[in-house]
Amino acid sequence: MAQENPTVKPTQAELTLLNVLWKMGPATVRQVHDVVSTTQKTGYTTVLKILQIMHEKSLVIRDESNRAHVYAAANSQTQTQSSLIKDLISKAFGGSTSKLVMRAIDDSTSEQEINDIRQLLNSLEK
Amino acid sequence: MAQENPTVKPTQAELTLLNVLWKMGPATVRQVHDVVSTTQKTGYTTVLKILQIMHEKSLVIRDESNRAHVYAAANSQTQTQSSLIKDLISKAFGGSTSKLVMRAIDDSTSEQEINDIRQLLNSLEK
DNA sequence: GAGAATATACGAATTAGATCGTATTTACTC
DNA sequence: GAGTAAATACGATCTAATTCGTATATTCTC
Repeated sequence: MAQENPTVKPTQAELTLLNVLWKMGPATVRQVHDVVSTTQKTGYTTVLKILQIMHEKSLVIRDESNRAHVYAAANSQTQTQSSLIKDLISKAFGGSTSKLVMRAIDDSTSEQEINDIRQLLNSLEK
Repeated sequence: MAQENPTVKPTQAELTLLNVLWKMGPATVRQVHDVVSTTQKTGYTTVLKILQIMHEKSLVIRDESNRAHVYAAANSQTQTQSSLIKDLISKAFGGSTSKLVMRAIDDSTSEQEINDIRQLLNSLEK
C-alpha cells in the first residue's frame, strides 16, 4: 500500500484545519474560520495564511475558479493518521507497533473505549 | 493515576536524547553524545545545550556534584509514551483511543508485529 | 459607477527549536 | 604551579511555525 506522496507531517495548526476540512468537506477560508473560531480566537487572515502554506506543501488542494477559493484536504484522514502513528512509533516506541498498542490499551480509562477495543479485537480474531 | 508534573511534551531532539537516557540510565553529556553521534552528526555542545534546556523544562534531572554533570530522565519512558499517545489521540483521533488502536493494527505489516499484538489481546481476554 | 463588503496576497513580528562557536572554568599531569 | 585537556556557560544564527496587519483586488448593491 505505497503512499503516493512522501506524506508531509502536518503541524499542530495545520492538523486543526485538516480536521475541519475532513469533517465539512471542501470549504472556503471563511467557512473554515467560522468553525475554528468557535473554539479558538484565531484571526481570519491567520487561517487564510495557514491554508496558503498548506497549499504550497500540498497538504490541501484548492479550487480557484471562484473568488473565494475552496480548499480540500489533499490526503485522507486515514492516510494522515497512519503517517502520524508511524512517526510516533518510530520516534518513541523503538519502531514497535505492538508496544504502542499495548500502551494505548493500558492507558484506556473509559469503559466505553475498552469495550470498543474488545469488539475490535474480537472481529480481528476470525 | 494523576501525573505529578504537567507533562511537558518533549520535542524531536529531546526525545532522541531521552531514548538514550532511558536505555543507558544516568549519563554525562559525553556519554550521551558518544551514543547519538553514532547515528547522527550532532555536535557535542548541541547535545549539551539541549540537555540544559531539558533541565530547565524539568524533562531531566541532573547531578552536579562532579565536574561532568550526570543527567537522567525525569519521567519514565512509559509515562512519556503515554503522554505522547494521549496528545496524538486528542489531536488526530478525535479523542478516541480505539480509533488509534484500530488504525495501528490495520497498518501493521510485519507478521511478527501481528503475532505480538494477537498475544497481547489474548492475555487481555482472561 | 461609487462605495461598501469581502476576498486574496504579502510581508513583518514573534516565538520556539536546533545547532554550534567561542569563552570561561575546572581539574589533572608533570 | 604551568600547561593541557575537558567540562560548562553563553550567546548568536538559522529555520520553521504561528499570528496578524495592511495593501490590493474583486464583486455586490444602490
